[in-house]
Amino acid sequence: MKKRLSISDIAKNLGISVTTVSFILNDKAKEKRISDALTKRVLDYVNKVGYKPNQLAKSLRTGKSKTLGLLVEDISNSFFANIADQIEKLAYDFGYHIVYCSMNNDVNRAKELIQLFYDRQIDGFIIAPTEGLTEVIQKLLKNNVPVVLFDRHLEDLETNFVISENHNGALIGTRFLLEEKKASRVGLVTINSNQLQMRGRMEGYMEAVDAMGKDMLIKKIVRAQADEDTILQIRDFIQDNRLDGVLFATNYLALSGLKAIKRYDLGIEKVVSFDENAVFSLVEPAVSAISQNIHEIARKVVDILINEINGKNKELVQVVVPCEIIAR
Amino acid sequence: MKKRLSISDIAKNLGISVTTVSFILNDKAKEKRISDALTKRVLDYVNKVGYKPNQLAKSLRTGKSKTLGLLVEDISNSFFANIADQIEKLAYDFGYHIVYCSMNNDVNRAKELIQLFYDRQIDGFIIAPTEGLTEVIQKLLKNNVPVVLFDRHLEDLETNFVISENHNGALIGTRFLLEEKKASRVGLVTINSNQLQMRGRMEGYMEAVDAMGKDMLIKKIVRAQADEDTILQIRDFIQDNRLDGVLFATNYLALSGLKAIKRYDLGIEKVVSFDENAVFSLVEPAVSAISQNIHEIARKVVDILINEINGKNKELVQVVVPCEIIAR
DNA sequence: GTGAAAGCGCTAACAC
DNA sequence: GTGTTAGCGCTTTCAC
Repeated sequence: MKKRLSISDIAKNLGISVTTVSFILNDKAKEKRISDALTKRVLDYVNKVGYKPNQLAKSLRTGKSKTLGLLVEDISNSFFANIADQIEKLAYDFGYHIVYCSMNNDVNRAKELIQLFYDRQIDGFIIAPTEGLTEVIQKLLKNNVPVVLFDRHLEDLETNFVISENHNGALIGTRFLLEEKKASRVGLVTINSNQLQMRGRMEGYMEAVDAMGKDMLIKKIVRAQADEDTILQIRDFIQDNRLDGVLFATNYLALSGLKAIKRYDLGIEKVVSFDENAVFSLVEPAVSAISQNIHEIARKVVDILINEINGKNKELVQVVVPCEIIAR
Repeated sequence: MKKRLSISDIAKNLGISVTTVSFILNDKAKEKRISDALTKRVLDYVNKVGYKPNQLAKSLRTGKSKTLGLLVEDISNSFFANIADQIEKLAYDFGYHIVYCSMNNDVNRAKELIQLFYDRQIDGFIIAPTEGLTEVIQKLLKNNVPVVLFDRHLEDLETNFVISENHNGALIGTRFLLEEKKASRVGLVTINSNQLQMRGRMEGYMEAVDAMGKDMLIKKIVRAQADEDTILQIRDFIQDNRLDGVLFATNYLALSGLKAIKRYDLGIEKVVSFDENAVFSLVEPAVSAISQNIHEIARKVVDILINEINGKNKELVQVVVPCEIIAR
């Protein structure tokens, strides 16, 4: 690779000192009362030769990288993809860049990634945490690294977080099935995870079912298993319990469920899922969605993190954002 | 943030020099004939206090970051999400990390990102290039930065690339509609982009249609417009031309098309799309897919890039990977 | 076998 | 107003 120009090359070529160049490049020309003429000369030259400061050296020196790390479980999940997109745009307005990482359900990878980012002097973390990350995140917090969790939080961790009103969302969704759709046997398909957002959704479901004096019918799917197994389990769940309505706790569960419904002709028509997905209006039966307010979540996440970095958060900020039902 | 331990802290605490610590940490203990006892003592201590080298300083010094940049248009597109996942896993086996960025159709952002990555001493780039990136990529090449393009390539750029057999894929897909499905009026919905992979797909379609002596019916959709507009245009295209079969050049076009078909009850049953998507088996009509060999593409991309970094590519490597049809 | 010291490119306190 | 220089944490040459 052709040797890149450094600030001292610039200084030498211009016959001035690196300090002056540095000040000018960092918009401190006025403050340091460097002459307009010189400022212009430097800027023009820098522009002409296309000099770009080495960010690595800059970060090493300043301890700031103007970069935030975003860790999600699966970036191809439409919920995470959308939120990542929003977060990136918002952070950009504050002069921050985002590097993402998809953890793909692998705790060890996730830990390594957090460590990697930390080693690279990332200024702050945005994490949709999985179980098993408690320890690493705890370590970050102990080192005063700015962190904000979203989508869920971890029970024994005192952190900033932004989550959706899961309980209430599930409550509304279930009621929608029972009252609007007049379903009488409504099941919940969720995952066998203790993640708080899943607990909230389950409790919301339970409350709604309970209030109507109906049976609670719950299936917990093993998270890591093959899609085919999931499909079969959902089929059995629906058939064995003669469900006429079903609430899926996540959009990927709904997708597996739809495959089951279609493939085995289960004839179920009343379906609600957490998280909107482009497919839900396309399929038969159409799926109503409990949609999380992605824009609001992203906005809060970025605000909180930037404030944290700037030391403006006096105490923990924990935000719960309402959901909305999209009836189909 | 609590001050992190540096290598000199370690050396000081152990009463030895930084050199020795550095050698041991970089697996040069044997080579430099450092005693086993000392090696063990250092390793144990480092482990105990949880010291991690500052990667920034390391990269600054060595000029290598063991990190690759992956730039795609839209990481929420299932094709890119899947390929990103594979690439990440493969690169990891070579000791490389991946940082992604989604360019979201914004050339300026993309340029900035490339520059940012470059400034951060990224060891190589994997890019699914959009038009307008020619210049920046040219600049990378001029600076001998290892680059490999995938999914498409840019005409006047002499680079490594890995692409699918677009022409042949479209040919097979179109033939499938004409011969297997006995469609007689088959249209192509593509985007108004000059990207080479789109040209290849169009030509494949044309060849197949031509061979059967059928009419060529092509609609180019403006890439940036609202989904609703796309839906309306596809509806009109299908209706105005009384199509009984349609080939979509990308999976997101197919998704819009499916919305049109469903919403306006177009009654079209013979549909093929480039790129597999989880939805295609769920919807009515089921969509057959011209599936790209994602695993092979990822493997080639990583191999080529690593070889390039290690100076093992004597000349440009340009690979074309066959597609496969998933009939439904 | 181990250590001293230069230097990667940058910022900023201090000097003049 | 501008320059000198220390130092961020690391690797590696050279010296002993």
